[in-house]
Order: sequence, then structure tokens, then C-alpha cells
Amino acid sequence: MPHELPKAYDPTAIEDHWAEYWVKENLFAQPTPDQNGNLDGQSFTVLLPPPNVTGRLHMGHMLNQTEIDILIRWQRMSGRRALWVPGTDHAGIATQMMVERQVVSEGKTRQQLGREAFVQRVWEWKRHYGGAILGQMKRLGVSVDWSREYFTMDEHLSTAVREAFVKLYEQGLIYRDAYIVNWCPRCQTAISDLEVVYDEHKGHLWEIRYPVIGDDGKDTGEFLTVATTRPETMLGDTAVAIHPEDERYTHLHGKKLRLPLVNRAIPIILDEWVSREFGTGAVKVTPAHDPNDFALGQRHNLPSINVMDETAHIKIAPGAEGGVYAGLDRYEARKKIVHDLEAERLLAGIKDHVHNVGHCDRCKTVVEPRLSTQWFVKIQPLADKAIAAVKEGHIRFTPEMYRKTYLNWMENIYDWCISRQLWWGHRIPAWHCAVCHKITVARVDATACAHCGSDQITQETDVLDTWFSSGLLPVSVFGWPNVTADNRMDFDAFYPTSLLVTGFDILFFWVARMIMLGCWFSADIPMPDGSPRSLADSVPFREVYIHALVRDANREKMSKTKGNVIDPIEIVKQYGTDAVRFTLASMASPGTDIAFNVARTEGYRAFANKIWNAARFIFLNVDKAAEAGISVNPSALGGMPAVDTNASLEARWIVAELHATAAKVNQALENYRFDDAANTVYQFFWGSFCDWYLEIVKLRLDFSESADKAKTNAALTTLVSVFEAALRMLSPFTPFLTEELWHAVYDGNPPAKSIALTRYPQPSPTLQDEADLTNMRLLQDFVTGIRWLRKENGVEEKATVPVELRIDASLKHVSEENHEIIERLARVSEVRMVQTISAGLKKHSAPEFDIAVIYERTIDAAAERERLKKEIARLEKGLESADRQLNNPGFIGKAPAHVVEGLKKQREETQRLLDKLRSDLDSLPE
RNA sequence: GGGCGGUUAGCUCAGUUGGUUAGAGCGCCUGCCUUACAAGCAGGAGGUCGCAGGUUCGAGCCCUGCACUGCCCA
Repeated sequence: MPHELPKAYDPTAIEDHWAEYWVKENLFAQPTPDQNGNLDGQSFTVLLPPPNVTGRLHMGHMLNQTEIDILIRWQRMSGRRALWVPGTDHAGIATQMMVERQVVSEGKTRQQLGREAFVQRVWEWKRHYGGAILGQMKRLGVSVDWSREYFTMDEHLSTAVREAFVKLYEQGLIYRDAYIVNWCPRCQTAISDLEVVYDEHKGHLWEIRYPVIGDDGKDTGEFLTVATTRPETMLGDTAVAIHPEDERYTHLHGKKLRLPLVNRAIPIILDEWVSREFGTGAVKVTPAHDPNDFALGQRHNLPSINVMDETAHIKIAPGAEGGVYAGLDRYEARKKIVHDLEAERLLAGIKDHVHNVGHCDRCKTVVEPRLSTQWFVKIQPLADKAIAAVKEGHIRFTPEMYRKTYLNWMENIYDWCISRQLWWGHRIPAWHCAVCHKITVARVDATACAHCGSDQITQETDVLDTWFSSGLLPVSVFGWPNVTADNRMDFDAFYPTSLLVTGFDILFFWVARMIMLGCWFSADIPMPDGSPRSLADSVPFREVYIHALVRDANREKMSKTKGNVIDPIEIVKQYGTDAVRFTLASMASPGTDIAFNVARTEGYRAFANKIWNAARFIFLNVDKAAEAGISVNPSALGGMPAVDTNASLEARWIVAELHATAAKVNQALENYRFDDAANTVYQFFWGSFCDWYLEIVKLRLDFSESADKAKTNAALTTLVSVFEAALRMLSPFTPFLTEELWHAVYDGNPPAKSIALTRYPQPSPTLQDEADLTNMRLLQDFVTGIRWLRKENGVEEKATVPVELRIDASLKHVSEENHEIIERLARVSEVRMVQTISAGLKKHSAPEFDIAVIYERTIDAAAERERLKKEIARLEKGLESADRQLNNPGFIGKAPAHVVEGLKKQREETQRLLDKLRSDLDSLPE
């Protein structure tokens, strides 16, 4: 059956089909090994960093997924038990905000709906719109195991969350306490330190005079001036702090102040933390509204007065001192307070001041530090393990510098605030007793207080930080906490996972938490043979590869407001998935951001088209061969092509190149060098296979009656088998195109359901013959030399011309045996072997040969002189530097032998060529 | 304020433990519709490797300082 392919590659015509086929055929499922399953052979397991269930695919996802997909396809084809687990994250705040907006647009609030109804709404929303991103992933053709798809609020994963919480509580590692936390007044919840982003703001520094009062409580007429960026918090001041050695204020030690507007007496305290240089050297202390002040308050036993509610409005009883500000928003209060201070002549000055202001990562509202009761994880014991795991080398980071970043953070870690005042998420399994006021924490919903037995209990309203559940994923997706004697095959087969690929932005949010929680909880699970689990086998993954950011072509961060966001799906539709994947892979040098440029993608679309057309050419000849009764033996396909010693030079050469390329690509992927790997296959396919091999092989595809069928068959077999192997080598990078063409190679009868299930090319060093490579290089030199001479001499493209070749006797056979190749590739009518190139012909010279095109055209002596001079100068420079080194006893004595030998050989060749060019220059007519 | 990167061709980037005369893609210039491919083919131009010192027989690579620039943490 003849192959019919359109002239130009159209990705849209094939990609949807294969994307659906891979999902439908469940090709990448990695089922649980059965109880007596054989666990021989290595697993290669990766968890997809779960995108938010509300998410849409962006370039960062596509980079992440392309990298994982390349590795997992490569590992699968290399014989590993490859598993890639997909899923989505319930993303507490993000999802709640989304549905809240929807509810508001219907004229209601979530409070009006009530908690239960609202949560139901979110579930409905999730069912209808959630997981759109998974559909997009399917379109990208990622080779995940869809049968294992999870959602972080699935029943099983929720059980794991509850188990983790209860266990930590029982171990005394979860506590509840009043603490200063970052509070988002819009989301009305506490957020962790990591969820606060700082931004430089131009603000003011207000200087306020606090009256000093005497023992009688009356103003002494003296003032202490404090500086603050947030005057509204003064309502909650409980002290003013100065540095103990600040001589300006020594006389005020032990004195009290009258807090303006509120008229409360507050002490002056001494603390070395106070900076004498900042502001006036006196700082107001508001323990309930500033983390530093909170610490001061703890040290000095100060009371904390919370003056704001959840929405950052002033909360003071209207009758009380300062009650006039009650109900005002924090910024209105600031205005009024400044105004009132001014009226009382207590405002000493206003200075411009640039400072960092914290914003909610989600909604960008300015965060208000606030004293509130929250749940915390006492993190140090977990961090200790997580530090040891990395320090002892059980987890390796690539690029390595992230190891330092990680350790630095881990070694300075704070307790983790895990409670969120949200409705969407895992509700904290704790019950408060109305009778004894104690807390009951339980795996199963409590019905009575564990302490007094009362049934007057209510469940904690807070939910857990989203990262608490995603931090457990490496253990929970493989069955924890239900890993029992008869239910542990998944865990044994796939934990620890092999690799985590993710962005640096969630190094602390997610990677660090997984390491802490993974090491902590898996340690209790014995190894398959019953022995205790070491730290080395407790880690959630053995390797972490961290990639950078995808920016736009001008290196700007992509953002909606700038309007420079590239939608991967759009660009995929335009250029094809393979071209976009290849762009990302080829630019993914470890540690550098990717400036995504569609010019590159256009180039890789051209590459896809190149592959497509190479296939067309090959199929055309396979069909012609079939007509002539010649066909390729299928047993030649599927492995690594080999050739025997009497095969033609180009066949031996391309096979050697294929093996060398396979070696380089395997090596590059081993080291996460996606860029090297991609560039290497690109260079092989385009630069070697298409540019040289295909052009030469045209000579051998002679299907006429008179032709030597055995030779034609050998050429055709090499051609098809190298191409088929190249497709397999390319397939992790360009899965769609190679799947299509691979099926076409087998003409509808492939040996497997997918190219993804075949074997990745494995190099053999014995098939990389040095002589073949150098002989081919020589041949290529002839051809490019002649092409250059043709151009220089102004020979028309179509014309064929005779050439003169002078060559060292030892290499004569190369040109003689392969003269057809020279003739075909350089449009030469005849290669005349000569002792000396005829006078007056322009030459292309190399150390071991000279070549000239015979063409009736006088040399432009002046231009030729310039060219030769330039070339001579270049060679002289090289000779000089070589001599300098070779005459240096230090170099001869200390440099390794192969370097010295190499340099000597090169010096000799340079000298030879230089002599020739000098004599050519001398013999040029004036 | 503390820490970590980066600076190589017009642009985006490689350059493996220091070792022979620094590479790729895109862009640019010139010529070709050569029956796989004009999304192509062929030829060509283009770099004192941020600056200044130092170590070494030898530095794009190691050390010191400076300049510019990006990121993380406080």
C-alpha cells in the first residue's frame, strides 16, 4: 500500500487524534503490582505538581510538563517501570475566592448562604468547571497514568490529612496559641509568611509627640517623639521602647507616657533591639499589630490590645477612650488620627519614607499583622529530619545551588501556621467543649468531649492550609495511612518517588513541606522485608530538579496586566505541540529563565516539517522499492542499526553518528540537560541525516533492472532502520509527529501500540569507527570546498564543472572510492587527480589536499591577495601561539601528553597550509 | 541589611574537573523554485568572553576588587 503524506506537515491534522488515542488506550497506566507481583526492575516515579483545580494552563505548566514528559517517556522507553501521577489541588483561598465572586454576582454573600451550602456550591463548581487544566494536559499529550488521577479533597486523601493532623497533635507537635499572624482583611483569614509578598511603597514616617507624665499622672511638659509608618496602630500601643544606651533619653528611664488621643498611661521600656538611627530612636510598641512589637511585648510582659476586627476596621467600644475611631477603616482611621494629632499639636513632622509593605499573595490586599488564635505545627523536629535528609545526600538538588537555598531556609524556619479562616478545605478535626473548654482531637468525628464527656461540643471552624494536604501527597497517593501487610504494593513499588520537577517559586511552599512530612510519616512504615525504614528510604523523592521561569521574548515576566501572557494552547494550535515542546526543551538550561520567543518555535516547526519531509522521501523510495520487488526486512527495525565492513561509507558513517548521538542524548537526559539533548538530536537529524546522508543515499536508490538488488536493499535497509531509530530517539521530545510517522513506517502493522512503548536507542561504542568518521569528514571538506570555489568563481548553480584534486597518497583512496559522492553533492562532472593544481586556478587548501574548480574565469588577483593575506595572518597567529607554548619548558613539562601531541600535530598542519598559501600568494600575478 | 545568581556574536543562549585557533539557533548579506522539504538548499560576514588586577606552562572557566543587573530572605 503506497504511503501518502501531504507535502507540508500539519500538526493539527494529527495531534488531537493521538492525544485521544493515548488516553483511550490507557497506554501509560502503571497498575498496582499484585500481591505476589514481581518488583524486580527499577521504578521511575514522578508526581505532577498538582495545578490548582481552578487553574488554566500557562507556560510555566507547559515547561514543567514538557520536562517531566521527556524524562518519563525516556525512562519508560529505557525499560523502567515508569509512573507519572496526575492530580489537582483544591487550592483553598483561590477556589473560595472564585466561587465567592460568583455568589456575589448573584447578589448574595457567602455568609448569607451559610457554610454548608457554600461548600456545596464549591463542590458543584468543581464538578462543572474544575479540572479544565486536566483537559488541556490531555491535549498536550502528557504521558501520565490517568487511572490514578487524584484531587486533594478526595476521601482517601482527606483521611490522610486527618491522620497526619491527629498524629502530630498526639505527638505534641500541633498546638493552638494566640500569636501575631499575617492577616488578610479581604480574605478574612490568617496566611502564612510565605503567602505574603512584599512590595516597595512610597509612604510616610509620622513623628508623634507622646507627653511624658510624672508620678502624679500629669503631663510634665516634656515629650518623647516616636516615629511610625502606621499611626492608626497607636490606639493599641502598650509601651514606647528606646535603646538602653541612647544618651538622648537616659533621663527618661523608668518614666511613663500619656498615649495621645487615648490618654492611657504607658511605660517607656529599654530594649537593645531598638535602632538608635531609625526615626527618632524611640519606637511605639503595639504588640497586637506588629510582629516585632509582639516579640518586644513577650520580652517585657506587655499587654496586647487588639484594636482592629477581621476586616481591618477599628474595634473599640464607642464609649471607651479612642472610641471616636470605632468602625473606621484602617486608612480612614489613619487620616483622622493624623488630623486629630495635628489639632492637638502632637504631630512633630511628616517625612517621606519608602518601605516594604506586605500584600496577600492571592488578592494583593495589604496584609495587617494581627494577634489571633491559630493552629501551629511545631516544626523543628520535622525540619531536623528534613535537613539531615539533604545533608546526608538522600535528596539531591539540580541545579545544586538550590540545596543551599533550601538548607538556609530550613535552618531558620518558624513554626508553621496551618489554620485558615476559610470554608473550603480540610476542616480541622478538633472539637471545643462548651463545658470544660478543653479540646478534643479525633480521627473520627467526635460526639462527646474526651475530657468531660459532655456532648456540648462544636467542631473547630478553621480549615487547614492547602499545602498541608499537598505536602502529604508523596505518601498519601500511594495509600498512606492505610499501608498494611496486605495493602502495600503501591507503596513498596513507588515510594520513595524518583524525581520531583518543579519551579523554584514553590521550593518552600511545597518541596520543603513534602520533605518534612514525607520523612516524618513514612519512617513508621517498615520496608517490604520488615526491617525498619532508614532516613534514606523515608524521603519523598531522591532527586529534585528545579526549573526557572518562562518569560516573554523581552525577558519580562508574563502578567495579565502587562498583557504579555502567551497562552500555551493558542501557541500549540498555531505551531503544533511538538514545536512548542522542542522550544521549551532546547531553551531549558538549568538555572536560567526562559525568554520564550516564537521565532524559535517557528524554527522548530520547520524542524518538524523537515522530519515530515524526510519521511515522505523515504516512503516514496520504499514504495518504489516495493514495485521493484525490494523490501526491508522488519527484523532490521526496532533495535539499533548496524552495518558490516563492506557497507558504503555513508552507511557506516550515519550508523556511527546515530550511535554517538544516542550516547550523547542519554547522557544529557541523565543530567537534566534538556537543552543539550534537544540540540543534539536536532543537529543529528537535520545536520547529519538530512543534509548529508539523505543526499548521498539518493545515489544508491537505483531500482532499475540493471541495478545490483543486494546493494540497493542494503542501502534501503540502512536508510529505513536509521530513520526508525531516529524517530524513537526523537519521540520523547516530539511525541505526536514521531508517533504518526512511526506507525507509517510499519504501514499499519506496528509491533506495539505506540512508539512510546518501544525501546529507546542504546548506543554501542563498537559501532563508532574513527576511520569512517574522519574519511567522511574529508569528503565533506571536498564538497564544501568545491561549493565555495564555485561561488567564488561565479559558476552558475546548475552547471556541472570538472575539478582538480591534489591529495596525500595515503588518502587518495577516499576520493577515488567516493568520487560519485563528490560529483553528486558538489555538481562536479569529473574529479581529476593531479600532482599539482594547474597554475591560475583558485584553490581551496587544507593541510592534506588542495582542490580547484576548472572554470574559465580570470582570478581577481587583488581580491585573492586580500583573502590570502587575511588567511595567512590568521594562521600565523595560530602558529605563533602554538610555538610560544611548545617552546615553553613549563608547558612541555607539565601539560598532559595528549595536549602536547595534539598541539604539535596542529602546529604541523598549520605550517603545511601556511607554506602553501604563502607560495600561492607569491605566484599571484601583479 | 543578609544570601544566591548573571554579564560570551545584532538577539536568545551553550561552553562539561583550566588544555590545541570559543559554538548553536534566530537575525543579517549573496546566489538558487536542484523531482523529500522555499517551513527549503548552498555560500558568507559577525566575538579584545562586563572592567581592573592576581594565580598558572596555559584562564571564557580559578582568586580578589569594581561596575551593571536579576532573584530570594529579613
